[in-house]
Amino acid sequence: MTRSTLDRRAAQKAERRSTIVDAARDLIEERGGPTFGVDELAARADVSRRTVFNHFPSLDDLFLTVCEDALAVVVDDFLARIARTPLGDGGRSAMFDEIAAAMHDADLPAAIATILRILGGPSPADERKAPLTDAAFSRVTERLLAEVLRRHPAADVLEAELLVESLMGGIVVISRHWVERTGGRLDAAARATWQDLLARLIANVRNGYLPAAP
Amino acid sequence: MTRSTLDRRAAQKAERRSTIVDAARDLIEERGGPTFGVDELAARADVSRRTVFNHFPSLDDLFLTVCEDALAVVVDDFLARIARTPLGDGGRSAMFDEIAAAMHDADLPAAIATILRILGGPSPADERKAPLTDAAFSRVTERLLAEVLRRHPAADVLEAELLVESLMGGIVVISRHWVERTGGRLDAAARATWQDLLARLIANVRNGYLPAAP
DNA sequence: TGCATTGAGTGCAAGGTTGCACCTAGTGTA
DNA sequence: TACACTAGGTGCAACCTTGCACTCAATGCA
Repeated sequence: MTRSTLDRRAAQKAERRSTIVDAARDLIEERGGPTFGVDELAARADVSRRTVFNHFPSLDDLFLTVCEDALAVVVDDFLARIARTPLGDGGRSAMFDEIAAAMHDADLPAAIATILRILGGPSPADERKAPLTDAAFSRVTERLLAEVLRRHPAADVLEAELLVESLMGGIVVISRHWVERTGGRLDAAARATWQDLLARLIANVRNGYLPAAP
Repeated sequence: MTRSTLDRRAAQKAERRSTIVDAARDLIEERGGPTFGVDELAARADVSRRTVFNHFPSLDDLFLTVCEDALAVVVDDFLARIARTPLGDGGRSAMFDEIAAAMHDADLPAAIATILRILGGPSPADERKAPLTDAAFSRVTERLLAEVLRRHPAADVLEAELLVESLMGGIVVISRHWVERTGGRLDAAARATWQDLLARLIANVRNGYLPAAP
């Protein structure tokens, strides 16, 4: 009754893949950034150098995966916060309120700092890795949208997409500003800066998305 | 500086092999004997049924390997006892004495009981497995001979072989008798029976191998 | 006796991993 | 500028594992 039908190959391949990802994460933690080569990574993962490229078309893809894995815990927390709030009526205001509240509560600065650590600091020498940040946030956006639609099956899909895109796109924008200003620090001042930026974002989106308060 | 040159393939293959052996040992422990099929073993080892036969030409070979692994600890103890005794002059008497002493001290009944458990009890239904017992003892003989020759580089090789063969062959003989009489028990009475048989063996070999005492 | 069933063992093709040779772009240096 | 060197990435053949279909011998049963 083991997973005989479910192809043991798939499980083993996934295990190899996560072995590589784990090794990369560990090395990043130790070095404070992705400052290592394929050979070193392969040796750490006890895997052939060739196998690394069999699983990931490039190192950037691997780093992106590490990013997403590291972000996953924060995203899970973020979505859990939304899930814990009572269900609204599926209207614009209900969806907006629950997302905004979760954004206030979730430790997004920590998540962003994680990305920065992975991608090499607030002022990375090579800008090639900027798209990775976008890609990481893009996955978060997808998950958030899915959660919102799950919670509000009757909601207008287009409106939900616009809302989530606006908010998450804004998060990317204010993340960059926040990194510029604070360097990704996690002290009280930096967190205050984040709250300021977040407040401006939410106010902006509310103004454009929700009807003006009477 | 990892084992890059030493072919990672060999290491991985060895690991797979020991995974299978471990699974077999565990199953034997649980069932009290090798009362399981290839499919169950493969599932337990999380390995393809085909892979089992890629590593072992038959289940008997696998059982033999489990035997040897289980025996290894006792054999190590046995050889360690010999190694701890002071080096003699390399003559017949010196070699005989140190082996005989180790045989007295080592817990051979436990080793034999282990084999019995693995091979299915003192009165196995199928006699096909009898050769496995001989094979297991044969490996022990090889190791003992190597150890003796290592300790006595100047010894006559033929005489050392004859001595070890005689003693170990005798061990096989009295093991069978011991199992017949005691069923492989490990209580005081059974151990006394073992000591009786062993004394007769050693006396026999001494009479034939060493010159009569003056 | 005839027949179905079970379990050991094999042949084979498909797919994953590995080592090696190789290509290429970027970088340091004379 | 020319050259060497490093490091990411690819092509390829060899090897290992796996699932599947198959054979064969033993056992159980009508």
